[in-house]
Amino acid sequence: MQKKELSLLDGNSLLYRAFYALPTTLTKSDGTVTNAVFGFTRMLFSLLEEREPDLLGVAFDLPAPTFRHQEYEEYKGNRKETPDELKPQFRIAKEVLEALEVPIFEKEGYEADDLIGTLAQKAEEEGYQVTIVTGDRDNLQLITENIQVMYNKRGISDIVDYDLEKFREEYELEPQQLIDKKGLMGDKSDNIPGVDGIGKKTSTKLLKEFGSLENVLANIDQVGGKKRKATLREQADRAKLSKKLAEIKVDVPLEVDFSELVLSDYKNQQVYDLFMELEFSSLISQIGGHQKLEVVDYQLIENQEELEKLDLTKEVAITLDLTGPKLKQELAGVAVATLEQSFYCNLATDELLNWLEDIFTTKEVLMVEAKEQIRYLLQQGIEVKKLSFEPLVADYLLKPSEKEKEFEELVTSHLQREIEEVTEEESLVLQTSLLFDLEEELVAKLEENELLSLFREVELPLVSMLAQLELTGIKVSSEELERLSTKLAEKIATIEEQAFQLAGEEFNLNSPKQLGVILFEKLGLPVIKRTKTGYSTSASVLEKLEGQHDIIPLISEYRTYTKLKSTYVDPLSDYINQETGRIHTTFNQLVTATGRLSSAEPNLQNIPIRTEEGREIRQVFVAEEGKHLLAADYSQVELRVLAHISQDEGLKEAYQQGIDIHTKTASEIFGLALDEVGREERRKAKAVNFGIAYGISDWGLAKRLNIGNQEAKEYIELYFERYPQVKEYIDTTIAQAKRKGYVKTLFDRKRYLPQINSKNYHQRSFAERMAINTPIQGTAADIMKMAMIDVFNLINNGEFSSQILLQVHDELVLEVPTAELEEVAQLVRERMEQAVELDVELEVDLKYGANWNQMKEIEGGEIDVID
DNA sequence: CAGCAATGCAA
DNA sequence: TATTGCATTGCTG
Repeated sequence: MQKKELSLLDGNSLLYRAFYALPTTLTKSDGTVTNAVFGFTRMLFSLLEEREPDLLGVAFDLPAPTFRHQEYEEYKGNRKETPDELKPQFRIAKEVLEALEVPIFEKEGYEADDLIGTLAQKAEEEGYQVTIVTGDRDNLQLITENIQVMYNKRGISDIVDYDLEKFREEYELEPQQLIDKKGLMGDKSDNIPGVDGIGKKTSTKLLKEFGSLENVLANIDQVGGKKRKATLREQADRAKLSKKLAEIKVDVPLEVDFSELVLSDYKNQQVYDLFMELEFSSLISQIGGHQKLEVVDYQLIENQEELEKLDLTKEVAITLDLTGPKLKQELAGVAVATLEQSFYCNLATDELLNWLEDIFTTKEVLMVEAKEQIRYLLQQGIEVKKLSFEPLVADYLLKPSEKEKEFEELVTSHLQREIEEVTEEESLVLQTSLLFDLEEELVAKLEENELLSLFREVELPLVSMLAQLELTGIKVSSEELERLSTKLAEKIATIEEQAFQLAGEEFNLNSPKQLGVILFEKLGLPVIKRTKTGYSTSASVLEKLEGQHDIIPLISEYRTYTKLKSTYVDPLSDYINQETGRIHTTFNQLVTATGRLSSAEPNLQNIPIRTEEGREIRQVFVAEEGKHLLAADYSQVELRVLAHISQDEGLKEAYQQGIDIHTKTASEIFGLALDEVGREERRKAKAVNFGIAYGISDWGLAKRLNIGNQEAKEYIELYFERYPQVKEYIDTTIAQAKRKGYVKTLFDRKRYLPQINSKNYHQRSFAERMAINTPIQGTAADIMKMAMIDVFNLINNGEFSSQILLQVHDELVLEVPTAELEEVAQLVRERMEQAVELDVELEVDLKYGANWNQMKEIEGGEIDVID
């Protein structure tokens, strides 16, 4: 018969590991840090899944001094105190173990190690196979044929399994000799002294020769080296003491009945409740929700007659069973649900589409992952008249900082239920029918949080719009891409050659590590800044080294061109859809914490513009024959939003009088008349204006402007003097955030900031900056979303053939038939400027052109003369 | 091959 | 030790 397996965990060392492996931002909503408990529990669960032990126990240290401290006062004397954020987590971890019904071992005067050693040896005698799980290498001394150690090297998943063979291979010793080794070499982390001058290598050598510490000491004569002989004689007692300290006890007086360590069914209600309280939702799905869902009864519809006979309520939930990659999906079937009944229709695509067209024009529809499905429908020529609910979007509004969730997680967290593992068809039907329950629950929560109108009037309509944007895509000239790629390749090759020449050797210019060696070691340039892993070679560092060596400008140029080629030019070709000749990015509505959209695969929101070389990339984005690209961007929305929400007189006045805001700020800070403000003052003022919206610090501003801290500090102080209501806004917003735990945009979008009351300065400051920035950035995002909806409706209702292609935070890019350019341009401006009414006017600049690079201004817009 | 660090592009 | 993102290359385990 196979031996039963016992797993013994060292609770202390594992909690420490988990604490340092996971960010302390992992908290409950009330700010209680739970990172270590979470990591520990996850380690425990993966152990249970992978090893499936029959028995389980966890050992902890107790704060009381142990026999080791009595023997040697300095034992562990160099240990830092347990971090404040970790301390309370021991209690919580024990609560988790209690809920899981896992036995806990603690004994005054002994460390967790000793308990584990004793238990392991007893268990071995009784015929068990033992696995010790720990973050402490000392335990390796316990290894035998039947006892192995899973050593958590770092993080929470970097685990090395040591059995006898592996240990011998690595240490070239027997496990018990590890104690002798510690006796000789000591252990810094536990403040065990060992013998001076003996380290890893020597200790192994000596033990291989003499077998044990005692034998080494008994044969000091035979030890090589005069000095070493002397030290060993002198420090023999110290060595013996060190060995004693390092030896894990295996004779702790413990009464154990191993049968009591049998693992219970830990997937119980108590555990579920505790995990809910700790907000461990991902772990909840691992143990299964507390209420298993019955598989829904549903009717299978296999012919068109049955389908058409269906009598559905006004609100239906629908899930299209789509397979295949984006824009090439196929429809395998449709799951349909009303409050009372559910169906799965498995028919030919054409028949399904016919029916869907009718449904989507006459019903209000609940959908999950709606954007993907709507995009498919639009591709088939079907419009969605009313999307009435989408749970992922609702959940995002409630908790925008959390990572995007799966449908199953919503069911667990909002309905406290779990989806049974069933066939794909069944789960699709179940999912569809659950949309009604989720709607009830989530709409109530949105209502409570005053988020319902943002949900219904902004986010839901946006879903269909984004589907349309993605489907439309933007035309890209592959010839132009090709040309750019060749041009860049040539430049790069030349630069590379010159750089190698100057360096006197070939190396990988892309490797900051190799580059660092060349610059700072070989060429002896001064080190400006260091990173965690070595020298920094960032653009700002290179800028400071400019002039010191001819290779520096070459490296900067190399960086610029390879960046452009490898990030923008070359990858773009792969994204061109062969059928449409266009690039169809994915707009994500559920990513950012502030309410902005994001774009990926490819990211079309970070195409270069600031430098001429980069800007050329925009040339590849073109309008179709007979059309133009129209770019409409808000002029300084965020600062205008700041003017509105802070109600600052000076700021508002500037906008009301149409004064360039950076010039105005410059005149205030530098005490100049408006017409005396020069280029440099305006540049600095611009940085200050931006900085304010990001929750400025003097240090940050100094770095950005390459000026002294004192100077930066003065600018900030002067700014607040001249715009006092802005200062007031910042103070009251932070105070409010501390009181309520969240901040809101002008349109009630919410963001929780659990770290705002943290005792950790860095975390707290970071949360404070978020508190300042989120209402500004978020309100701007709200405005743009509303504007998009207005522009979209305008185009649809006005029977224009123009299309929105992209949104770049404060800019919309449209493709407009030349015939309607004038009219659409003016209407877009109007809609965007009137999207919301603020105390300062919104201003939109318009440009048009055959491509996204060379564009001409359309009258009226403010011309930014200087920058 | 996954995940992290360094770097850099946009608003 | 300025906000929000996405993506690249190098490098490590």
